[in-house]
Amino acid sequence: MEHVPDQTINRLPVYLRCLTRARDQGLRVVNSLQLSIMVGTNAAQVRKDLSYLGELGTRGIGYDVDSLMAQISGVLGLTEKRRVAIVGYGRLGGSLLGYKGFAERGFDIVGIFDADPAKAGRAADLRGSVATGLTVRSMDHLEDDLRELGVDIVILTTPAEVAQEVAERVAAGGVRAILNFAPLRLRLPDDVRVKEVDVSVDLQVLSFHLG
Amino acid sequence: MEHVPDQTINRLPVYLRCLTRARDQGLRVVNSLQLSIMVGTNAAQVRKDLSYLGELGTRGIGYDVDSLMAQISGVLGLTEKRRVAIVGYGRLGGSLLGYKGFAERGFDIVGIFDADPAKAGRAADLRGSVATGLTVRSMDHLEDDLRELGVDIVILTTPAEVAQEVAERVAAGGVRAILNFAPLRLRLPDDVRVKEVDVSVDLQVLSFHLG
DNA sequence: GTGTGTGAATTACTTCACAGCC
DNA sequence: GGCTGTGAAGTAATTCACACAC
Repeated sequence: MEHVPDQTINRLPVYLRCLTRARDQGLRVVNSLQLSIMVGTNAAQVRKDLSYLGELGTRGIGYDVDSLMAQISGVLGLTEKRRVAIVGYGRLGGSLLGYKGFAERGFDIVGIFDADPAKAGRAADLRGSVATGLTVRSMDHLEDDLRELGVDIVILTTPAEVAQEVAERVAAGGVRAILNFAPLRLRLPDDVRVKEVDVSVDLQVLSFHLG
Repeated sequence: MEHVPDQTINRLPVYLRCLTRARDQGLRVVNSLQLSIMVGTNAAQVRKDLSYLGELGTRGIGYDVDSLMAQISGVLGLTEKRRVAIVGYGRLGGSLLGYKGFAERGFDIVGIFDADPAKAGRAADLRGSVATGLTVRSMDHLEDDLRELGVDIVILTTPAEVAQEVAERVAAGGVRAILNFAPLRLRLPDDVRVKEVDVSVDLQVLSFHLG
């Protein structure tokens, strides 16, 4: 596994999702064409992508679903659980906390932070849903708390105005990966990986294609 | 404006966002280097991107902020308001409804749909916030309602199990662009543009880079 | 025969570097 | 002098096409 292209990395989680569905449907083996239809590309792309991870298939047969899933999970670092904190507990933070897909994919929400003193100290419950067992923390000791909790990834959902400042504190807390929902580009040291999520950007791209 | 690369299109909304901030700071003119720092690329990239839209700058000077914003808005089709409907009014749908960034960028939420009879007919209010003036519609007449409302883009936030079926009805309602939050790939006719948003995919990509 | 793995060919995107205009 | 616009050069990603393993 010399060097895997970025675009291939972006597709690996999608392969994983499709493989999960294939397995749930009772499939034990898939070939590149079947997979390509599920993910919406072509067979050559699938074979090339997977070949970066090693010789995972069997010629004349295809790919064993279980072992392929294990391989991809390994490459993505999902074999051990990742520790995630949500920083900014507004509507969006709350809706992310309630998303079941995280736990299923090995992401454990281990901390929730909000600067609002009215929220801090209260239990972070999903209304009408199971209690999470988590308490919303104030941001007074954000750096120390993140370090103590051993957080790998922060989901940042603060207002844009404070996002840069908070992100710097997150980085100071030893966190090296941030999923940023605040609509601005964070300026952080190169060793901190940032991925931007902005629904309005996606809408604008769709708008372009409408002509 | 012959053919604009996809990647350039993806960056246009980001330029727009940075230009808005620049203008709010009182800047009337920016050059490619300044812009590149704001968006996090390099000056050559900025010039190349913008050159696809026409000769928008002035040599020796830079780009006029206002007219550049107008140009990009035009290309993205944001000069007239886009009509958006949210289909699936759960936690996520509700949190998207409350996002101020939509209206600011010319996206009007004109309809909200949910299959749950307990929600249908009730006002779609943001708890403790301004009323939206919208009523949650049942999905009984989804196709007709979408057509009647003149919806350009649907934000799909239904559970994965029904997403494909609902998406087909959305397409049948004449909608040609879907922002899909359900974690599966929709199979739709080629004339319907789909953009996937999946936070767990983004987390998995970050997880890879953690090593 | 069937379907993978992969060099080679193609296509797409980015960066360079400089002519041209203000 | 300063900065854009753009061909040309350089990289990266995708697709082709076929040898090879089962």
